[in-house]
Amino acid sequence: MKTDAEPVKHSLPEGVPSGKEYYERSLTVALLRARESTMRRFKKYADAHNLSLPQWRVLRALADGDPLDAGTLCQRCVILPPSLTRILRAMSERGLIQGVSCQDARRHMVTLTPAGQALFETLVGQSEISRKEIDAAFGPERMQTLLDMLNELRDLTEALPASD
Amino acid sequence: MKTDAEPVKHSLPEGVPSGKEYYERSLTVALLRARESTMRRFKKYADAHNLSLPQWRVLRALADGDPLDAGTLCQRCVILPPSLTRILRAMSERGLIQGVSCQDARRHMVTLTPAGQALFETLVGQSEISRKEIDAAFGPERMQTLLDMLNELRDLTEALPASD
DNA sequence: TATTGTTATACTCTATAACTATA
DNA sequence: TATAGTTATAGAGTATAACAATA
Repeated sequence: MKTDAEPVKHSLPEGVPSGKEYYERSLTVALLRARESTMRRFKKYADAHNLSLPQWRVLRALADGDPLDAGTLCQRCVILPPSLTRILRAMSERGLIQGVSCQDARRHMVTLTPAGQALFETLVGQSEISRKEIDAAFGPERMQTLLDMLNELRDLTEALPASD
Repeated sequence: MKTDAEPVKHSLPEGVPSGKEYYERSLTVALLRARESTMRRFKKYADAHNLSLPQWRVLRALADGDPLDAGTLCQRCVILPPSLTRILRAMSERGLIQGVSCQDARRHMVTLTPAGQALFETLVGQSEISRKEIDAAFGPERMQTLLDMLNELRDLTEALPASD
């Protein structure tokens, strides 16, 4: 059962631009939509290797060989602890990562195995064309500026006093 | 049972910056992390009104009173059709949106009810302090530039030829 | 026959709290 | 007592295919 009604024009709060303009002025929405449109071009590479996007982030975060603990991975990869536990187990069972002994036995440190490193390099290689395509279309210098702004916005927002 | 190993330094592919530098050069990761850190500051307002983030996006997309069809909402709000069906049903049951009759009976057009419009205005008002806080910290002019770049990146990436 | 949206289904992630082990 | 992570559990989103209704 559908309730129908004629469209009614509402008014936005003072100073808020209307329609598409208002919606596109939302920072969080703009970030989400930009990520969706760019990520769409890369997802197929991860799919082809049966890697979820969170798993790919973990692979990349570990790519230079420095072991990281679970807490750091949670933060850098934007994954909640319970999800990371599952993801690390799955990646470990696939032989992509391995545990690393650590002074503090509470910490779960992991690093890539050679197989994990090889998969990372394969994925980076395969996705390079798509990356360059976007880079060229947007302009390499502006892309650089955009990346710097995004990272600065993140650092700066995390440094703001807690708002609760 | 945990398999431990000593850390092994791997080498990144040619021309790829190492460690945190490499990871922070990933556009999609930077977009995700920037969204996470900014969204965290707004989520509590949506939570307080029992609105999920996708529901809030739908509310905002409809905020100027122009009725939209399901397909447009899916695209603008980055929600897949099966999820949107559920979301629209829930919002309709809460009295936040209502159906609008349409020439093409295949299209599911919706608009905000007065209650939905009122909730939108309440949320915008409550979150304004957090928005201004981030805006001031980052710099209003740079924020404007960032928003323009994000929207342009999205339009431009969507206009690129299909890559499959 | 193509398009729009819903339903069905399985999987993954989100989110919170409770629990374990270590410091 | 505080910290790091895991487990438990419920809920929501993701994703694909199959279906229904309309154009």
